[in-house]
Amino acid sequence: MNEVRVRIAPSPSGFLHIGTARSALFNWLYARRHGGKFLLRIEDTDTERSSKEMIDVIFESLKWLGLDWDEEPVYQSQRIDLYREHVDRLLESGRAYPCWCKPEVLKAKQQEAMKSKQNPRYDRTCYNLPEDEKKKLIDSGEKYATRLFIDDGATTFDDLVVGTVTKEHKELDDFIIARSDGRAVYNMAVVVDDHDMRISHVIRGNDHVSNTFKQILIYKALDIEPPKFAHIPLILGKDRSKMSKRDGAAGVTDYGRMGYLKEAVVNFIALLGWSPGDDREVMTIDEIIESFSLERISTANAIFDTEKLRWMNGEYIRACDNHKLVDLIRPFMVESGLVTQLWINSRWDWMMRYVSIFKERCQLLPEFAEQGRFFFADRIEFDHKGVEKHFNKEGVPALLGKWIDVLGGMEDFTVEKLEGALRGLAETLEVKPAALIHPTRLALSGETKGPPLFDMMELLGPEKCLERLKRAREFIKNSGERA
RNA sequence: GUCCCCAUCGUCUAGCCCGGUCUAGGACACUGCCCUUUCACGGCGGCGACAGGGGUUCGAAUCCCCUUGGGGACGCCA
Repeated sequence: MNEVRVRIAPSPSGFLHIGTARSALFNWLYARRHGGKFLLRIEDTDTERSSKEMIDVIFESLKWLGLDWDEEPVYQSQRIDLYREHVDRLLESGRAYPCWCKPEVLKAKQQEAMKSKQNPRYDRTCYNLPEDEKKKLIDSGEKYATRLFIDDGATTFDDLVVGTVTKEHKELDDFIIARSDGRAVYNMAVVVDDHDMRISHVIRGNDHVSNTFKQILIYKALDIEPPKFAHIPLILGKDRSKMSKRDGAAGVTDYGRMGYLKEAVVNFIALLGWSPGDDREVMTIDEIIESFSLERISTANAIFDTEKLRWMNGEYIRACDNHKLVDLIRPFMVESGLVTQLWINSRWDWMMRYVSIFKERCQLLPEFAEQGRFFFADRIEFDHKGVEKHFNKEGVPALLGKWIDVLGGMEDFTVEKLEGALRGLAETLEVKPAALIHPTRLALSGETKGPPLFDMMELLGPEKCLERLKRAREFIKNSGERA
């Protein structure tokens, strides 16, 4: 079997679309699975719309996902001449011919055809021109587009995912392979590149099958062997049409910014249209590589379900080790304004404990900042319902007073000691531990929910705990007097 | 409009190629109970699908046809 060489060929539009990312992933997986090469080709022939920055975004996105490529990227903008040579070859062999038709005229004919419910096809006006007239036009230097001559018949290919697909040539056109300025058109360039790069398998979105027929026709005209094709189902947005910016995030880096882990994103998109064949879902990249195969790619399009991505992200957060997690949440902590980069660096151990008490209730990285806000706030607001439930009850201030006394005399402010102290106090006062726990939680965090109380207290430290408890006691007394 | 492709729970999917083991399995979401100081995590349950109609067959989610529904492509864009 020949070497597996696959590629991803994004056009630099300023971001790497999630659909392109998945195509890249499937190509990469295929290459890694079969010990082949994963290549990168930048389709930047549209020079006005592409720039260095946009290309860098593609590199960054691919790197972020962990999809490393094996050879120097190929830039289409640098291969214009190569394409032209092939167009000329086609022209010389008579497989393609010049067309001097004006775009306006073409458009008019198209409209007319549509009106009479005909499939709009080029009528070969220029192909049928008398030889001497063609010669005159060429000699005059009049600009012309180049069309591929399509004869009768049909084109069929065996897609590795979809199966056998056929297109009658009468549905096709003598389509243009080079513009009147001489530059080759997309389908032409792709064929030349894929052949030149010795691509063995073209794995791409299902929206390309119509291009595939055209490309195969070009391969034939050029007398070269086409690669194998595998068209993967599309990723649809909530509205069931091709995913776009309106569906939240279009670029993969957006997901990073929103607080998704790359492992989760990769795992999730791998499962869109592919499955290992058993019940595994949360899988390491090595496991995915090992079980990956084109045969197991489904034929039906898939809707991008953000809910499930969030769940999976939570799974990855929980499985993530604390040190790495601190590193990951750092930008979000800083962005929230809670702490500085420096602060985190100097209190790394504390941060490790911090993430450990929040990791099982966060699905997205920014939630570490949101949920733990009270740790850093100078003054906390008490949740209204919580005040009703836990503060405005007989004897709460007195209870808190006793608790404050106990805490004030504590030497080791540890989870075990704290728990022992609280339960001990509850017993002597003949109340349920919960009667102390709930008001304390509210006093310390302003919330009725959150991490285990004693973990919170230990992390918060004695000064803050005491201070907040006292403030809560005052708060209750004051609101009681007002009432 | 023309052509191509697709069709299992709301969503992602297993099963389909090689019909019986499918009273259709898993996951997300929703939901009940348990664990528990709250929330969450976790555990155990529940809800929930073979688009419809014809064939073929002793037997069809699985094979064939039609209908319906969905998506995509129809540029001198990529």
